[in-house]
Amino acid sequence: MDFLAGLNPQQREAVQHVEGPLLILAGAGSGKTRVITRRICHLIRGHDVYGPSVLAVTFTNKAAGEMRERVLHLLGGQTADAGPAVSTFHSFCVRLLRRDGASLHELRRGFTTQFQIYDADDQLALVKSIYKRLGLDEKFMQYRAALSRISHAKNHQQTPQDFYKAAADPKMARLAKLFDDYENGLQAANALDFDDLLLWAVRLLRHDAETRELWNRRLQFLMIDEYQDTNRSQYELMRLLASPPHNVAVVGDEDQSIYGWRGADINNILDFEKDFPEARVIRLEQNYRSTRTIIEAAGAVVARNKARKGKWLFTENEEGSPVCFFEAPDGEQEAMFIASTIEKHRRQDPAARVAVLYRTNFQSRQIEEALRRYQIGYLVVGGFSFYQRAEVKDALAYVRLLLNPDDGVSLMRVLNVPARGIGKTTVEQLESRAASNRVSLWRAIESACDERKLGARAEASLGAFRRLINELREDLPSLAPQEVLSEILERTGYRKMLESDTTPDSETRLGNLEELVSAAADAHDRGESLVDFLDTTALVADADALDETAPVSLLTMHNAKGLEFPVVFIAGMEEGLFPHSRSRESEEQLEEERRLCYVAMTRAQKRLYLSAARVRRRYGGSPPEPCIRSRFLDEVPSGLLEDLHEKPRPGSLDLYSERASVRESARRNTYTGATYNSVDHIKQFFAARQAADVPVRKTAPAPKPAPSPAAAKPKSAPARRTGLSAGAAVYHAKYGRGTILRKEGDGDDAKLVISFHGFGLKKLVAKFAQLKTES
DNA sequence: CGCTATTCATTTTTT
DNA sequence: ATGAATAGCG
Repeated sequence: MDFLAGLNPQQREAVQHVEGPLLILAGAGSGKTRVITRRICHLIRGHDVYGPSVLAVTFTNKAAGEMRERVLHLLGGQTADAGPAVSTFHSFCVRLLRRDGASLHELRRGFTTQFQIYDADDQLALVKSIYKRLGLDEKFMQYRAALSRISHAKNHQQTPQDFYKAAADPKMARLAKLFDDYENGLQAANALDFDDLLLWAVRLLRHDAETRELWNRRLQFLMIDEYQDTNRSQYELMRLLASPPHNVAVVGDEDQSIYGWRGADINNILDFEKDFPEARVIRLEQNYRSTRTIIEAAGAVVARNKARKGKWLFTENEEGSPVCFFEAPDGEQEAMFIASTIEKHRRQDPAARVAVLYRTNFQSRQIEEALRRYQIGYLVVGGFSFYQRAEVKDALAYVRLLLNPDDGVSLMRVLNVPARGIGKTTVEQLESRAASNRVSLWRAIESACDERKLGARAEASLGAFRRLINELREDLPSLAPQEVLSEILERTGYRKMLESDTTPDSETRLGNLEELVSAAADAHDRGESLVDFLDTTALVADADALDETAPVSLLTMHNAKGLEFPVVFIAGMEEGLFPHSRSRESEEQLEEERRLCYVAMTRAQKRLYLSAARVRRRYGGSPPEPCIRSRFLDEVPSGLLEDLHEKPRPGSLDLYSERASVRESARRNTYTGATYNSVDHIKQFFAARQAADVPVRKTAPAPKPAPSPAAAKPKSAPARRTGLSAGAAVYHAKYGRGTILRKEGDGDDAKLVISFHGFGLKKLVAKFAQLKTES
């Protein structure tokens, strides 16, 4: 196999580079993924490099999985064992810490390699509990703001002590205390947050020479993708891993740096040549993705930025259609424009994938609504992931509690779920007991019970809870991950709680738990331990849920990084929304917004639509406010932009006037395709996960256990076609007679919106509702 | 204690 | 419009 076939001279040069530092400045769509995969193959085949001594770092798990597969495919037939290591920074660090992190207990009290990972939810819960203890509320500072201050500090190697010293006013002093308590809270629970994963990996490699040397021997070649979005910790990790002769290749594009707000330092890429004066620099400036019009339009926008190396992307692709701009009267009609135009494209070319990009997640609602009216199936990437659902997090919190009873956040989460009579007063007593004895909440429960310091009722419920957890803990070693979960769901009464719940979505939640159990079983089959499984659940990214085959995807511009679509819409081109109002204060932030605009525009291969609304309401019922069109629109050369509103060209489709008639019929229509949160969708999500990152394990894969009943996959019963469609009269055991108004979803998991006489509207899952049709 | 009804404030982007 | 925090009732 010739790994150089079909490459241009610059790409070829990059692929053939072997020793020493390499900086690849790769413009959008210039084939960098291709270059990375080919270079890995070239090293392995052409230079007899041992596969696992190559580490490639990507931005998402999904990208990692795809890259690994492509390499293995290109190498053809070679076993997966000899393939390169490909992962995200975060999963690499988790692996490193779990394998070799034991010595960190010398630096961090209570650290063991069984540490837990606190995700955003857990961090929030921790901060809330600290607020409560310190008698603070959100008027002091919003939880999220406090967390982002803490994260920023950690990314810049600042400690609570630095904060105390620098505190000029009482507010800063309190923030320092908050930060201090937050760090102590993590330490007490032996938990690491996302920032810590990187930070402590760096500390480990600094502190433990043996481990560092081990990894330096093991890793001969390092490649880092999206280098423009690395932060300080990631940079230091690179320095520690890339020992002389510095076989490190970084790939990036300063024009696509969009994560400055979370600590990414654009100087990492700008200064690479200073860090490694011997570095070879290769520019990939030919774009193979987009039409010339799109490239020129996007290039003109980003050219307004001052902080850049100045690279000019060119393409030999066809000129293509103009970039279209549509200004709708309001947000709803903007969404309807998008939906109707998508429909038009899908009629012309059903295979063309479409993406709708927006700045903020909340914008998806209106667009979803419009797509449903047009009966266009779609996929929302991001917003909420499967693993963030309350019931899934509850179940996982039990698991974590079993692994580590001192994990206060997990304990608080499940202490009274399902309700077992442990109320506010009891919890407060326990909290103050824990605080004054300087022990974890779990120890406080133990001592309070043993010393009989509680009322009879509280003592009974706490005692029962304590016994339950201890029993489950004893069983833990003998159970496979999926069995642990089923035991928890049974013995804590969690499943029962949902089964006796009559609200419509309790069925969905039960279904989600089934999926969770079967995901654990799949993980077990792949040889993963319970801890591996927890890691996976903590490290899945929104973007990992992306499905290439989805005809229409809705996602933020940030999540669109690295992706491409034939047809792209960018919604909400308004000042305050994009560029976002919070970014208007400084020139740097504005430039980052502009880069985001560049990223978004260059996702498009053939057609690019920009849209805005003349008025938009901030919240649900607030009055519509007038909008000013985004400055970025005016930065697109007018010759490349076609304004659909003002001059519907004779001969070209008049999108605006047709919209009104389609809209009328769309109003009556209901959505019947897949919804983003349907069971089908979650299955797809897991199917996609299979291909992604599989953590390295120390032990051999456990033998596949006899399938336990609880681990059996939910069987898909044949869809019932019993005339359950809009307009049908039905009978429900509890609510009596009703009429079906709408049907959402299809087959097994269809949801019905039914108007019951005397009960109003109810949303029920068809397969569980036990409806009888009335003739 | 647990549930429901109400008020209230809330929208950047995320590994 | 939606969700989270709180008050007030059973």
